[in-house]
Amino acid sequence: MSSDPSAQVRVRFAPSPTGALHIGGARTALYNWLFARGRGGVLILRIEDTDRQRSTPENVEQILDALRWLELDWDEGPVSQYELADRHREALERLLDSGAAYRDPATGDDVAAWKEEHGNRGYRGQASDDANAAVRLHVADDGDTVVADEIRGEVRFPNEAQDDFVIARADGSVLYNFAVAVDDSDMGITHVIRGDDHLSNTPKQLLVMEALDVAPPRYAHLALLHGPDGKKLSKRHGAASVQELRDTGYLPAAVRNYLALLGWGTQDDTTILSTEELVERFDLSGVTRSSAIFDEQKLRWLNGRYMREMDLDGYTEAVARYRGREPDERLRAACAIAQEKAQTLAEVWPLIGFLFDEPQTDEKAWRKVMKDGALPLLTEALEALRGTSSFEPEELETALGRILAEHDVKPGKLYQPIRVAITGTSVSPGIFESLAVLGKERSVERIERAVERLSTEAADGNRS
RNA sequence: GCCGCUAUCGUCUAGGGGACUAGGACGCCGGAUUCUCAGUCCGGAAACCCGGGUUCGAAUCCCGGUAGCGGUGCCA
Repeated sequence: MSSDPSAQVRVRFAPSPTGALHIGGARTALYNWLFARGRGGVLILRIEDTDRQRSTPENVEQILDALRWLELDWDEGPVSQYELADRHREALERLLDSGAAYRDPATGDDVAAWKEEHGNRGYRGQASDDANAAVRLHVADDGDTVVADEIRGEVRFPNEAQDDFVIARADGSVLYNFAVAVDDSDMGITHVIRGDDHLSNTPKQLLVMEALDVAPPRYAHLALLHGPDGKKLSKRHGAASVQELRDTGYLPAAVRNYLALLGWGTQDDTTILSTEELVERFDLSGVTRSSAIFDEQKLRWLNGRYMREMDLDGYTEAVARYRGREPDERLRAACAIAQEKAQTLAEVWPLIGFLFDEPQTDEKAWRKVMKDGALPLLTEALEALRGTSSFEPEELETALGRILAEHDVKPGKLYQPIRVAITGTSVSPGIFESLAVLGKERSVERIERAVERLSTEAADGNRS
């Protein structure tokens, strides 16, 4: 029986390949993965591709790609549901033979007309020997089909309201609810963890399994995820797909942590949970019943925490991979001074790009900073910098601090002009660290250029 | 229409008859640290959908309403 506690846990993630994997699907995959990994179970990846139009190899690859990036591995599969067609046909024949299912030539309009007549009850058709008719499953007129849901408790669906639903087309190809029931049974699935949109499908699958005389798995239906506007999540909600999350510069571990918390929580309400802790603590009993809204701001914050906690090598490698370059010593040094400041991988480069390429001067920043007194201070700084021996942050602080003391000016009056001179912008890592990593030669060179431009501008200003 | 699910700060949530003056986190506001930005630290504003009922007592249990969502295809 499915309730045998000694039986090995077998779960499946069964996406239909309709495009990019959305975070809702990613969260379902994660929960299945956590559940399996926390119980020594098996995770099966099954591609629900019985709709041939929508199922392209590219779409399938996109899903596998997303799962790999999230570092969610599976133990069996990917299994193509389409390729299981023989099994489906076999099961269908059995039901036809036993009389549990029947051919019915009724069209959608016929069914609607029937319902009109019978006051919105579940449709009941007439068996026909028309070989070109679709196949429907007989549904009882009385009683309930109850889904014992791990998250929602017992949910009852009156059979009376359930149609004799179509399980196969005239050509013998089976429909979703039939294929799922057969596959879940064949694969020995013990727990079906999936989106809420399938809750109403579950009685149908249960009815199929009952007709097939196989034991059903346990079910756990997750409330759907929504966008910030409360509507069902879609493309226009920003980073709604896994690939977009990656492109935005989030870390897989942070995404896992965040996704885990969207619809699941611990009693002590812990926010930061490593993947190991997640595996250890995740349980269906902690899953929320209500739908959650995907809020990217919290993901950003969480991602920032993960970024700051990484060791320098890992950080450097992540930045390198994101930028498509090699993690060399210079990048490592650059990362060391920027790590505290970025929330996403995308935010790192704007902070350290000046160390690799000639900076583009932000004119707004220049105007704001290069005014009264900047020129003499910069000139003196240049002098001081030329006279340094080690060019280490400590030495630079001492040398430049002396200028501050002599002129009794606020640090910003000197440091901001230097910052704009060497980075082109008014935002960068610490000024001493920035100078040190840039190196004496290039620092001096860039400040020289700034002094030059400033002198010219001053001369022009006097003339007018 | 019919069937079903859901309802605590803006968001994620804790709490499941008295411990609730409803806790935490993100975000927001204010302050501190100050070379910018970020970070960090401190403080603040901010919620039990509505109406009945049960009870000495309800965010918590029950009923009704409302709202949102899902299903209702020879889609998955």
